[in-house]
Amino acid sequence: MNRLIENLTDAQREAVLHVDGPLLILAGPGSGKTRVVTHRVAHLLRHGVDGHQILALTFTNKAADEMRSRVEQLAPDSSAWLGTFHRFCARLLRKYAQLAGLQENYTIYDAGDSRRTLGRVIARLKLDSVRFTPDTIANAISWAKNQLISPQQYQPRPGHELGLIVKQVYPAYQAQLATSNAADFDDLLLHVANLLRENSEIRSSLDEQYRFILVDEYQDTNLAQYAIARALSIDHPNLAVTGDPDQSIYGWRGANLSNILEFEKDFPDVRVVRLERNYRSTQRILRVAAELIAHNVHRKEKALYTEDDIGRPVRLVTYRTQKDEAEGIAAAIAAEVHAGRRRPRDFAVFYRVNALSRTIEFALRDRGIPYQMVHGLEFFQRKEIKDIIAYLQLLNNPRDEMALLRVINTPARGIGKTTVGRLSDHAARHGLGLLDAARDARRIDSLSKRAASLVSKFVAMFDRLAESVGNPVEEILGIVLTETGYQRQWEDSEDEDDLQRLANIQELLTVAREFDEQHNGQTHLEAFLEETCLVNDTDDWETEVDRVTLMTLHASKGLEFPIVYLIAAEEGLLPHERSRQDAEQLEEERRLMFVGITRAQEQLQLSMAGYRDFRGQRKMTVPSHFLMELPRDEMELEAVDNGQPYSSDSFVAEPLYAEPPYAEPPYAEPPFQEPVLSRREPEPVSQVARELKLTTAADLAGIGQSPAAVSPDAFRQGMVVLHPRHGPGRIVAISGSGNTRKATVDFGSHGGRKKYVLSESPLRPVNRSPTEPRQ
DNA sequence: ATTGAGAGTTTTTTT
DNA sequence: AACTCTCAAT
Repeated sequence: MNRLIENLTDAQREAVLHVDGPLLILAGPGSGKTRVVTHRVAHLLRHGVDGHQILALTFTNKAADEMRSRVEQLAPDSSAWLGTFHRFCARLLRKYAQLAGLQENYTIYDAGDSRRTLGRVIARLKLDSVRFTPDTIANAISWAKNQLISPQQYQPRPGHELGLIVKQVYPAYQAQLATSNAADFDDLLLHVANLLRENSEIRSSLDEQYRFILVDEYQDTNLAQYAIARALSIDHPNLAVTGDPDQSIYGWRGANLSNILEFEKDFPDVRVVRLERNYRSTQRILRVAAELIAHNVHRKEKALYTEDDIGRPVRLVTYRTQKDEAEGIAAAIAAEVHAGRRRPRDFAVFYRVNALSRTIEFALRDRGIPYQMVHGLEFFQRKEIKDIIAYLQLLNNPRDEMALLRVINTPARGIGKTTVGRLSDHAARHGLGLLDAARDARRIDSLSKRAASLVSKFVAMFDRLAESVGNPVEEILGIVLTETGYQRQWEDSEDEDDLQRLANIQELLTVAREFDEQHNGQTHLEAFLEETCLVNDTDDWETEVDRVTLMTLHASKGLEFPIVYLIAAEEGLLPHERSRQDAEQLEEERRLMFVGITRAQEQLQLSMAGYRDFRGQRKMTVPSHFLMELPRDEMELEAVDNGQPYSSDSFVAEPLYAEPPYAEPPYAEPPFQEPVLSRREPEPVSQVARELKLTTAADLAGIGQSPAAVSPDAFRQGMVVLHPRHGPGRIVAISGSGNTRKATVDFGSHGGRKKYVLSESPLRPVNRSPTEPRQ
């Protein structure tokens, strides 16, 4: 018990010990907020509160995971529900789907799915929406949903052209989602908010169940999230929220700052705790941050102080070009690392937009500095992954038209636009789902005989796939890959990109396998799909890995690093040009910079370049006006250019950091590992991908001696294997792990299909050295 | 129906 | 620069 409150400040202790009634924790950056929150949960648990009564809502999975592991340390095996708003709503919606006009197996559309669907709807409405891009319309709809405005309620502002379009598109889009039995991200919140409003019984029973609710990053909640948290805290108003108005950076996503600014109005008897002492940064860093944020008008003033050292001056460096900037930073990092003063993981580089990561990446790679990027283009957005996932989505929810349209001709099977159009017409005329229309193919007059037969073949294949739905996800994936011919289309390719795709597919199989393991082979295709679409980029960023971190300012929230580089502090980028007109948005940009600055523990360097390449063109830059708002007496200015040709040697000769910062055992040998980007650019040609090229009979001629015993884990989906009696075959599907890993092998027209427990089978992978010539 | 060339567009941030 | 979409050729 004492452990829970020892080493806490008075303010922290007050928050931790608070039990009943509303609580507002205003927590500045680095003020030990997570610590307070997790200790508070542990405190509740130890005071007899049942874990099932605790609901902690965060915005990111990473924050939830972090919280979960820290609570676990303090109070093992609690059954408190920790997770993101979206995940919580998704779960709830499974249960009460009907009330939202959905079925339990509804599909969650990610931003891309939603965009495609919207595009289709717009096309069907035949609007001349030339004036507005689908994205603009999508944003407007999203905004409406976040304001809890239904399609029926939506009223355009008079004379607002976009509004008029949205007034037409929004209902049609929503109807399409209903037809597809699908919900987009916003719907997850919207449906639940409506559900709670319209069903007082459900509301009160959930309120009863979740006695203690905790909302993290409350400054980022939008109206829908606010309504949900509120609705669950009426009978039991034990709502604790944490947040910092100065770190609100999601206004563009509908976050409503007044939710936190007016929390005290909502709950008059709220206990307010302010955590203002910073345990993270040096005095100078904190002063720079404080002066910057003081320029915001729309804010609650908050004192920030630290008892930490004064620290080094914050550096502000002007480079000549973005390349110089990247080289300069990479060289400084390399110097520190090679001198053994720092480890790669001590550094982070932040930027406003993902596109800025490139030059930094190259510069680090040149020097062999390992880095990890919290990716821009995520794994689950890749085409081949989305294609395969679409098959799973369709299997799970046959009404999902987006998925059907995506897969019906992927890989190409001769079912083109015209055919699909005719199917759509038929479906619309007879009030059928698209898949049911496809089942009718032979009876649709407008279809050619050839088209009808191709469609029927597709439907038959789909039904065959559907038989596997009860299996482990890895196995379903295997069957999909085999039966659809998706894997085969690239197998014989020599093309780098194709091999890359195959490698990505292997990665997906690995993800599925890990999922199966976590769920003990109990299949929940639905859960798998939910998992894959609700994870975000920041989630698989790993703290333990010894690499330099590259990420956007947004992604940096909640993290801390000893040394931070914030690049491209230029007008148009920070603040971003799209925020320049609007005073509110400009303040948000300032907060974004504030967040970035306050991530730094010991050293901070802000930088800009005189020239920057933008959309292929080199342009002169203008320094961010935020830079003029910083206290110069805490800073050290440097122009690396000075009209002279830039030389990286001169930069290194004057080291950024004079004295060794800490006395950790120095880095013995700089790790010269291949820099691993997270999933953006996976390893070029993996062994796996090479093996996959082995598909023709000719390849099998080269079958050689196999190792005596082969680990079950050495087998992969699509691999060619050798059986002493049945000869060569291909692995159609594979699942399980270790000694229970099973594979279904296809021995071709003669042998048929057989299923093996790999650890007990005489199966061997076919070995062939990749350099051996093909015949 | 599929493919490829060329035009046109894009990028803020994320569940 | 890189991506998507359109249109024309096969």
